[in-house]
Amino acid sequence: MSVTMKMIAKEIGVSVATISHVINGTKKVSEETRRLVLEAIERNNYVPDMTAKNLRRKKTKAAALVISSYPDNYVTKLIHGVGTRARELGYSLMLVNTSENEAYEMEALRLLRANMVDGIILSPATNRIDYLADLQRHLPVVLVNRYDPRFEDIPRVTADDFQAGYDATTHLIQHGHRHIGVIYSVPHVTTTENRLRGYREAILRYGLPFKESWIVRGFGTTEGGRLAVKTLLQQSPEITAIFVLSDHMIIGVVQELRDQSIRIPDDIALIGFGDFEAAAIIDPPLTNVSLQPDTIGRIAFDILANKIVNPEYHKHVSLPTSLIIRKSCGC
Amino acid sequence: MSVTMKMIAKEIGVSVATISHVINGTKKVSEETRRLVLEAIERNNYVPDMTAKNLRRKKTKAAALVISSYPDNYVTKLIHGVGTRARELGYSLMLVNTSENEAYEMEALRLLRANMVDGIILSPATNRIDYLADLQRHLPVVLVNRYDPRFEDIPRVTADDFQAGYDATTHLIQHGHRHIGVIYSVPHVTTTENRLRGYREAILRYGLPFKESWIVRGFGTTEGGRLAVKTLLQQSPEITAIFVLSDHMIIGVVQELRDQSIRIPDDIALIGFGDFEAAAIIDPPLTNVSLQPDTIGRIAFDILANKIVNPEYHKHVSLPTSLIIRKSCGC
DNA sequence: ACCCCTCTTGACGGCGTTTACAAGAAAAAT
DNA sequence: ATTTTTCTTGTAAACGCCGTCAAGAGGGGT
Repeated sequence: MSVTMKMIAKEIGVSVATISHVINGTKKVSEETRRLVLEAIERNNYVPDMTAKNLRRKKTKAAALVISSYPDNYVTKLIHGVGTRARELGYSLMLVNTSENEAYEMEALRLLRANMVDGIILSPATNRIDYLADLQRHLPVVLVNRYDPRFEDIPRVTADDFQAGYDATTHLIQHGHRHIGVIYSVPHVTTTENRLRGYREAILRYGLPFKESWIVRGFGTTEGGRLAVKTLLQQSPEITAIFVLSDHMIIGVVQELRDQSIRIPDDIALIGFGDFEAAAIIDPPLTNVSLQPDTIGRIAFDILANKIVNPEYHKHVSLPTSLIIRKSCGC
Repeated sequence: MSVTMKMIAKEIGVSVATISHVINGTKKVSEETRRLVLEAIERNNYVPDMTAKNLRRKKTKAAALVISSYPDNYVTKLIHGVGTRARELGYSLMLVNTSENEAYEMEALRLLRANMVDGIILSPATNRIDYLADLQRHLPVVLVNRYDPRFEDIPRVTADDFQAGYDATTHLIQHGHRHIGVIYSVPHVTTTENRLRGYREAILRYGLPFKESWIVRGFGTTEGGRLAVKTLLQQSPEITAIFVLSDHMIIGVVQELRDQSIRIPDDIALIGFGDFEAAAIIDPPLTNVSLQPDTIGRIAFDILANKIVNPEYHKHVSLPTSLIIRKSCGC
């Protein structure tokens, strides 16, 4: 079928070793044989078999990006950042989406452990990532966004979720809101938890009241956003502002408020989370927390690449977030 | 480092062949040795080396998705569709983004040819995909969206771009528009060309005038959208409706029109292209053509999977599009 | 003793990479 | 001029790990 090194070797009467050396520049080869080899390669359209190469080298020059959440704007840009940096550094990228499903995640990681890739960038489905300790012994891992606080020695790149939650809440408080609701989607992950911590901290700092029922969980889709805000307003009509932690949900939230003729921001102020070009032209333009997912992706891959070369390499990066103030928060 | 089959074999005193048979179920193994083997595998946390397996089997159970465009909503959903179906069928997915860069694309495909994957789903950077004929002889290829009309024997899955362009334009015409502009971003690809053909066909059908200057190319970003619409309105102020072929651009178009205090749809009607949840809550809600990228992805992978098993397999799929009428087109 | 099953095995193959070594030429030393 | 040393260039063979196949071993039945 496909042409192999051996065939090239036979054709021009040199050994396979020589060909390998020409290709990889691992040894000096005379200009003449070199030319001979290159011509034969060109003529036969020869491409060295990656699989064989990988087997021998024990390297694949590939990395995996394992993502759990449904691809919203955030994830898309993360993928783009990782992918771009991977290509720049000569790596291929394997993409695994586990749909917030732990079983899939385990399966995927098990597969990846089998020398399929040189390293993994992981955004886990849950906080309790016990298997990480083991996995990490076999393969460099870098976490993005979500992590397990018990494993401090696994590199990670995150947005400063605590600060983001704190800033957004503070902003609302400073504009007179006293009863601020939160809608989130994925429980038991550090992203959500840290943002909520920031939210609570801000409330505490300003000595404001707080009720558990102001925090509502919903399914992370447009429809989930609708339902969540409906629930929230029913059980806590005192709410005057809502902080929505998910990209997709905020669309549903806006739709539902509009359907109920609740004005934004006059009746309910809104702050969203995530990166989202369209936010600027929504009615009203959406105030939201920007997270730089592209940059997170790039940095994560850089760290991974370093760790592949030097397993001792270790680094935590927490990127600043910024509150992009538009109209939906009423200021 | 990592534990191999040989080590397991030695540990429990069976041959590697037996272990292989247990793992792959290729031959009957007595219940007792079977248990013995499985226990040893479990105990040692053994995972068969994929690379070696791939080399031997001449299969990788992986496919590549090579995309050229910047990840907008459309691409994101396409990736999701392909990825989901891939996992369902037991394949890993390699993602390559070539950023509309032909050189990257060539390089990536060359790499992929080296037995890295069993097949490729490709959305090429350009129409002129001469190398495809050759590539296809080595590896199953399925095209999505974009294709080369000269190669009818390469399977492809596309949206019915012609019909989409025709429908959108017709809709505008039926609502009284006589001077309809188009903003597109990527030239020389069938998607753009077919949509434009549909646009022209509709104009022709209704016996309307047509000027080349109504069709404007812009860079496929938000900023590109701004510039394009500015140019378009300057050189052709008679325009009363615009049909925007790119996801990202339409955001810029809306922004620019708003900045210039041009009302949508009263002064300029707008129809967008692509899938885009936020469209519903933009001011005004955006009428747009929906393309089902998720479905395109799934089908493309199905076809690829079939073609991997049976290289003769061949199929073209053209999916219907639908015009989702909201407010921006003025009806 | 022979045949027939069932289970297990040893050895080979797949395709590059790498290492240790050989052969020949050139340079240096005698 | 001859021997020794040093390079240069090229090679054969081992290696990585698993899958497969033909053949062997062991057990039971007749």
